[in-house]
Amino acid sequence: MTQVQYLTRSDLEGAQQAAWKPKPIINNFAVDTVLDAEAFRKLPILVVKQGAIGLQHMLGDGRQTISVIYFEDEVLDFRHFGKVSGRATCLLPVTVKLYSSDDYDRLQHESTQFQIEHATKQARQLNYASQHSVDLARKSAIEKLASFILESRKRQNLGRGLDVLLRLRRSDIADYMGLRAETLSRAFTKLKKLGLIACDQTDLVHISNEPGLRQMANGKVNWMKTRIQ
Amino acid sequence: MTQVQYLTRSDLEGAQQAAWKPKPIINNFAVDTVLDAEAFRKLPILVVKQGAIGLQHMLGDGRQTISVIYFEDEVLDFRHFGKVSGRATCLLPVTVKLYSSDDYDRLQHESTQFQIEHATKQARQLNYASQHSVDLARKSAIEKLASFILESRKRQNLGRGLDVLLRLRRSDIADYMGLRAETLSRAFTKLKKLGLIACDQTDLVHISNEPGLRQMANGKVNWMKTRIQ
DNA sequence: CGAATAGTTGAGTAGTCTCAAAACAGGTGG
DNA sequence: CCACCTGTTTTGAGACTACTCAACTATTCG
Repeated sequence: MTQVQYLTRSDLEGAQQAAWKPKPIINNFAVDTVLDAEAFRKLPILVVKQGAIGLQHMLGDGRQTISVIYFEDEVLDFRHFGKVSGRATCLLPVTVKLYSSDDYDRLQHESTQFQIEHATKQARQLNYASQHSVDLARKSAIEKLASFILESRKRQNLGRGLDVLLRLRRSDIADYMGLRAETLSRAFTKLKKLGLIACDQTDLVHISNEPGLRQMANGKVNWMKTRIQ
Repeated sequence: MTQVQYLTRSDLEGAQQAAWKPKPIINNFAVDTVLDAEAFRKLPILVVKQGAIGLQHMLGDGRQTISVIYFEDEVLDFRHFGKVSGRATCLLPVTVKLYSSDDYDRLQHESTQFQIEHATKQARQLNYASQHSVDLARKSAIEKLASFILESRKRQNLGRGLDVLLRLRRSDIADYMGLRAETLSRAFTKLKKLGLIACDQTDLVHISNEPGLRQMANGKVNWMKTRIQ
């Protein structure tokens, strides 16, 4: 009796799952497009499929910051956005999948697999934010840049690859790392002169000395004493 | 007699809920206790009931940072902690409720109310982290302190109250705001001289000029020109 | 080609860090 | 009660980093 019930219920659930599936709504946005929360009231959940979306903030006198960046496969949920959360801006040409609140909740509810993945992504996002706070808090410009290069590699799933595409503009990287573009530029030349990285193009960075770069990022190198002239 | 009463009450609660309810395990920790993830393998979810837990990070040469602080009613989930996530340290005497992975998941699964609350808390945590990045990125010491005071008020649910208990030690506040304790101290005296705050004790800050403090926090005041001597 | 945007380089300044010492608070024991 | 200790906060003077503003180079695009 209980067995029959169990099987039947299970079958029904399976049938329901298979029968229902939200058709993903795909959208593209050009660089510098501002994604207004109001415009996404009906489809407030964005899953980035290509490109990058950044949360831009501006202080009263014009100082700019990018607090969080959403890269591929990361989820931006407009439902939980307060007024202080800044504005979402496309830092690259962006492709997103859009979900309505109901659809996304239903996906989560019907598939534990999906729910687990979502929870993991949420937690990862908080980890990135936490690490980013560490980068911003007490690191020097050159250490910040080293950290950024390594973070970029990690978030692009490049594994142990030594060639990292930065993709973002210098000014956006600077905003993200809490620096001025000029200071960032100087940090690039310093890393190059120290032989930790090499770059021919502006976009592509080759990591010449990975342990060195990692130590630099973690503040284990007193680079002042490794004199640069 | 007392036993009968207890059992009856317990049964009622059980019946009201979902016939199942995990007994919360409560624990206390002294200041500066380090909560090792390994020790919480069986009960990896901590809900802070009193005090504050901070994620401490240390750079190679000893520079310290606190990236995230968990205050009352916030959830620290050791399951999603990477190696880089720093160590969890009690910044105040702490009381926590502990949950096992199964219990917490079950609570979420059986009560949509609980699930919504959890999701909201997660999102709020990310918002705090995002705002914190903004504070760290480009703000001056005095602006950082103004931001911290307002953040403290907000997270203590003081509403429009003008008296804020900072509770944390100066050195922890400094670590959190990416400053040295000395610089923080100087920022305090500057805010006092500007008449934005007043404090008799070290712990208690009275906001004397709230709009002014808020403008300071948002970088709308060129406080250099409001000369301090 | 000229206009516009993006990135680099240079000189001077403002603000934070460093290190050292002094003031302050809280608890202990004589 | 005071002297003493430990730990925290404040104050001071000098060094150094990152910012500002300006000019310059490189690249893109009509």
